[in-house]
Amino acid sequence: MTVNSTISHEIANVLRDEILRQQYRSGERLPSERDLASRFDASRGAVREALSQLEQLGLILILPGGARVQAIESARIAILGPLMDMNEVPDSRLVGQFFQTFGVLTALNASAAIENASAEQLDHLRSLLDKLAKHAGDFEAMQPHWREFLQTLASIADNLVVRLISNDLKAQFVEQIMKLGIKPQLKKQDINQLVDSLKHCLVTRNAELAAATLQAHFNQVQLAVIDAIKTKQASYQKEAV
Amino acid sequence: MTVNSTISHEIANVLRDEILRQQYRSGERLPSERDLASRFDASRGAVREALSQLEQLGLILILPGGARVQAIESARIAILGPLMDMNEVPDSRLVGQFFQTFGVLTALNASAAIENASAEQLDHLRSLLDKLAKHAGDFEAMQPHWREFLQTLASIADNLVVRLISNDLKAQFVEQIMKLGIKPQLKKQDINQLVDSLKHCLVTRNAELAAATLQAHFNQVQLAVIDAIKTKQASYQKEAV
DNA sequence: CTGACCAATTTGGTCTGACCAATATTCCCC
DNA sequence: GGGGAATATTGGTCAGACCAAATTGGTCAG
Repeated sequence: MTVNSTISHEIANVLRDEILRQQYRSGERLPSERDLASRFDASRGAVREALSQLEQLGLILILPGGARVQAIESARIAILGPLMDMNEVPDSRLVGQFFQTFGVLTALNASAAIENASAEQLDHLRSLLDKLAKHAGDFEAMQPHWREFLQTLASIADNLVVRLISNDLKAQFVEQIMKLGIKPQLKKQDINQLVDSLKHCLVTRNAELAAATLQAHFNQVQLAVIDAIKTKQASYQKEAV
Repeated sequence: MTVNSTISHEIANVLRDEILRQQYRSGERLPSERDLASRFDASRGAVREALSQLEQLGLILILPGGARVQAIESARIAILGPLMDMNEVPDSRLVGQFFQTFGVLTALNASAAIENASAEQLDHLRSLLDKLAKHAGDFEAMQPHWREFLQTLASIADNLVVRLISNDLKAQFVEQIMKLGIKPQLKKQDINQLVDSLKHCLVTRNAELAAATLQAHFNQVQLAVIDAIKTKQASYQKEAV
């Protein structure tokens, strides 16, 4: 993400977190711009820019008379990152939902890709899978190839809606999870099986099976990540004692 | 959506559309804030607020030295609405992608809902389906019940990620499609079949089948809507002659 | 001619103080 | 107690100013 080194971004971040922590009731009025300006020891202009950003996030509604706080559920995806980043260990439930969602979107992409792909593109996908299989044992080494595969899939599927959603989701989650050094343990044999199955789907142009396979894989990843998070959480709690 | 009656919103809208129309190359520098201010005959503050919004949309990157235009593919979902609204008739391909995506997300919701639901909740869902069935013939009359059903499904599934995405998507598409008065033609018997199948899934708690059923339904809707759009497009072209 | 370096200019970031119109609030009168 | 007018508050906008960082352009050495 951008460095957000400006005052207005900082103000926006603080207010965003306060709203996400439910420090304001939904519908409640935010302090006036002038009050906020004096609180943050900033100019009204800076505060207004910050509020403008929060409005884009769907967190507040600015109207003459005062800015009103909105329910989190009506916000934009972009709040997921900060929401997850609020505790030192991310909420495993949220992470699980992320992987599930990412899974169905990827499955949709794969399905469309297989249906649309040219013979060369299928070949290319297959070669990417081969590369992937070489690193089946090492999660980190596999990562870039996995990403390339998914990206190629996406570019063939050419679904702008899914692409934008995925961008957002990735921006919100992947970065955070990586930052925390969470490394899901995936069995080598599972990866190999996944690759084999996908290759088979490519050959037979079986879009449906590919979708199901990927979705199942993401379910595995989900469980592995949640597991890794719980471990991390336990270690934090031990530290706290 | 909000009324966007402010100057800064107007500026943001104009610039957004210009960027979406590819009037700037990706990476190109936007005119300076001072230039934009004089162009729109507004103050620099208003322009800065507008740019701040565009930055939140992922359309530009503001940094000392100048604001740079980003590729559309790296923007946020919130641009889909304006993107679709740019031509008098929406791009049927985009609309198709929307329904596909919305379909898999709804399917995911349904699957989770059926797995988590209490007996009362299942009953409630069933009663909603009954109400739905009563209006199977009339698309418009069915709409509110359909929405209530989906909403209940979502609240039971309680998946924040899907919820936020759906919010965004709905905000982008549903409004536009309704505004255009596009009414997909759905066969009464298809609706009845859908309802029956879903009820069966509720009884047997068959999450997988429910997901598949819903996804299939959305595919039908997708085709119907695209059909309606093409009809509208044809009428527009006739008008133009 | 090329490339490195330095100065002038441009640009974003921020502040101050001001005015308007619309909304909230308060107070007074019925 | 209720209704309506006067007042205070709030967001929207503007103008003008200063700073630091980035861009630009020119100069000069190689």
